[in-house]
This record gives sequence, structure tokens and C-alpha cells, in this order.
Amino acid sequence: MRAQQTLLERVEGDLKRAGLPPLGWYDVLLELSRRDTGRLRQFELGDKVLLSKHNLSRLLDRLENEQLISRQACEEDRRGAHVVITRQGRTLLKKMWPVYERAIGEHFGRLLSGQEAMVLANLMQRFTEKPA
Amino acid sequence: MRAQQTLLERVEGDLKRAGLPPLGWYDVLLELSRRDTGRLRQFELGDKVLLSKHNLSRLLDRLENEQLISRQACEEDRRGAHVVITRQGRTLLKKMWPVYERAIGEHFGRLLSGQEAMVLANLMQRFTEKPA
DNA sequence: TTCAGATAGTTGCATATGCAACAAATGCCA
DNA sequence: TGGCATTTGTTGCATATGCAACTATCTGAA
Repeated sequence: MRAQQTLLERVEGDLKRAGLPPLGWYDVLLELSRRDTGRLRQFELGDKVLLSKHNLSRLLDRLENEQLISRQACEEDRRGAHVVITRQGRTLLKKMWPVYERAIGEHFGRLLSGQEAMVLANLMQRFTEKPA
Repeated sequence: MRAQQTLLERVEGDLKRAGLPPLGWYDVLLELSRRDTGRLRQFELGDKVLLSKHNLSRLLDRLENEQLISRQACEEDRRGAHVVITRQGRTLLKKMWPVYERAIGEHFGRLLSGQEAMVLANLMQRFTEKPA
């Protein structure tokens, strides 16, 4: 818990100092950009970024406000919405990555050997797998 | 980040379902109870629980409201305050521990061998050490 | 001694989160 | 087919967090 808190603070701090938005924004934009269509249903996005739906709903409000995403009506399921990344969203993503990458290296990667990183990833993975 | 989030959600969920307050309360009470005097200066407490001072200030308001701690004027430094755990604070601590312990075992310990836990602790420690 | 700068703690404001309630659309099944 | 439970997403409310400004005290150096 402490390690995570410390690390997150450092990385978020770097982003903030560079005048960039928080990591949550990056996560959302990244998931969208990975799709060749550049879009996802809202609930699919919610699963990926591990965010509860109400919370995601409002995060998307903020992103939409900044015109980084837009919401499209969904024909297949009229309850739902597609979330689409905009050109400006992709631009922001490209702008954030160098800062994010450097932060990861400095605060995380630099402290681990390649093998240690593998071990760590293996251990961490167990916690995100289904409860069993 | 995801592992931490998942794990924290599970543990907090267990506490909530048992009708108990969040982990942050436990951390504060635990640090106080560890002192034989049962008290700490507010800024010392802040360092231990890795909480910014404004935030700690308000968390203590809530705890004081529930009479789990009390604030005493500090004679050596009249700006400052001592935070003291009350009898009821100690009682709550004792009541939370069994639930917390079980949650740790179930969601965390059960997924790791003793040796893996050691390795993990070693890796995590690096992130909380001073930046270097 | 006195005064500038640092430190301890609180408060106001904007924002983020969790929870419960809600509306709308879907799906199941009797 | 009709109706009830489920799913998708939004909103209101209470609470939690970060930031900046503020008060009060302490420290150190001219």
C-alpha cells in the first residue's frame, strides 16, 4: 500500500509539474486508442480501467468537456453509448507518453532489474485474477 | 497499481461489510497505540501514516468526533498538539483487527508463499526509501 | 532585540470518489 | 404477449482528497 502510494504520488507529481492531466485520463485515452475503431462501449471501458460506472461516467464528462473524447449514440443497444477518442485526445496521449515513460523509468524501472520486474509482475498478477 | 486497487477494495469491502470504519482509521489508531504514552505529535503521526497535514487534520476531526482520539495542547510547542488514543479508540482497534487479519490472509497471504512474501517485501521497500 | 523565514496546524474551495436511487432499454420466461 | 428482473448509464448526496491561503508560534541571525 505504501509503495503504491509513494510511487503514484511521484508519477502524478511529474505529470502535474509538466502541466499534464492525471493518469486516469491517460488510461482511458490509451484503451480507446488501442481499438482500431478508436471506440468502446462505456461498460467495456469501465472494465478495462477498473473504474465504477458512476465514476467513469463523470470522468468521461470531464474528458468530453476538454474534447478529448466524444459520446456516440449506440444503435445496437439504445441504452448504451460508444466512447470515441478524438484527434485532440490522440494528440494529448502522444504528449503525455514521454513524461509518463520517463517517470516510470525514474521512479520504478530504475529500482528493479529485469528479472525482478518479471518476478514482481508475476506476483502482482495473482491479485488481479478472479477471486478463486 | 491494479493489484493495489483490487486488493484494497477487497479489504475495505470486508471491513465495511463488518460494519467497521476504513483502514485509514486503523492506521492512525495503531500508530498511537504503539506508543507507550498512547500519543504522538500530529506531524509525527502524519509522517507515519503518509498523509498530508491538511488531510490528517480532518481525519483527526472525524476520529475526535467519534471520541476515538483526543487532542491535547502541547506545552513544549504551543503551536502544536498531541494526539492521544482514547479507551474507545483502543477498543475499536481490537475489534477491527480480527476482521482485518482475516482479510489480509484471504486476499493477500493466501496467494503467496512465505518466501514470495519476503521477496515482495524487499522489492516494495525500495519504493518507500528516500528518492536517492 | 527584533524581524525575516520556517514550521504546526486549520480552513475554504475545487475536485474526486462511493453509495443509493433513478430512467431507459433489454432480455427472459410463463 | 405481457410483465418482471437485469443491464446501461446518469444524477444527487455525503464524504474524502489536494491545493492554496491563513494564523500562530518558533528559530536564527543581524
